[in-house]
Amino acid sequence: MKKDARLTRFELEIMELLWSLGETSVREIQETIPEKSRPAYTTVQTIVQRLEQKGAVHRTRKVGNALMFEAVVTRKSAYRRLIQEVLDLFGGSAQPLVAHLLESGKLTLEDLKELEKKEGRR
Amino acid sequence: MKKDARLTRFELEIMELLWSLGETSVREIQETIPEKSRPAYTTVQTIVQRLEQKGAVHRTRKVGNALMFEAVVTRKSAYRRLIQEVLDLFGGSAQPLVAHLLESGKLTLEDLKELEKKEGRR
DNA sequence: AAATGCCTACTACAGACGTAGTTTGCTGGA
DNA sequence: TCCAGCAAACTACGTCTGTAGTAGGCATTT
Repeated sequence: MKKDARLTRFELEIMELLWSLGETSVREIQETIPEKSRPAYTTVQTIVQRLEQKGAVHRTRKVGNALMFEAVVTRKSAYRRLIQEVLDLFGGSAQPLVAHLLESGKLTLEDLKELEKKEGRR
Repeated sequence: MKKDARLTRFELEIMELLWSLGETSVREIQETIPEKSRPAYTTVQTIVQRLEQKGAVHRTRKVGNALMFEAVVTRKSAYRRLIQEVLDLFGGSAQPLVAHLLESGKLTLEDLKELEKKEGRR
């Protein structure tokens, strides 16, 4: 029931699917994962259960004998938390992080221009 | 001996100190951590040992009965790895990440302009 | 030399994580 | 109505993390 608990890498991956699929079942989540890296059904089930305990997901209803789940936490808030943690490691400011992205080529000047334009429009 | 192993949150914090202090001892690292959150000496010691096993740090010499350590991995490469992981969660592209930073006010248009200027100069 | 103090090396341990097997129960079709 | 099949719930377990205690060694001070 902890609100806003820390989510692990794998839990975030499952959340990602929850966010894009909307209300869905464990089976569907599992089958949406590419075969190469698809874990056992029960593994996904366990993760969903843990997400439920953390309050990131909740049951909506039962379809046949399968439970349906839905994300409670929004993508945005989960990302906010994640980013904050990374920023803390970068001394609390986002500038060095972006500088790093530019330096390593993960981000181009064009990307920046584009983002700037969008941001200016907000 | 694993090269480029994943570092945990706490390990990264210790690395941060290693990077800024340069060659140093466990004692010094421990005492550099603010009292409020300062763990026991042996805790720091354990982390340094694990960092050693992961090949992120190595012993340089002995001063009195204390070992001196030094970072092997660079800050930049550790951050690169960290960022890559976050980017993977963001669909592999950095744009959404930066967009998120802008949206949440972690980054301003001025920051962008500044970064752009610097980047243009490289 | 004996005691004191600091450091290393070893050991411990609970809780989180990733991963999955087993048991039990519901459900739709034969 | 009875069973095959799927899902839920429970259980398991090795590894990783954060956290630290303890035993033993070396050096400095009496």
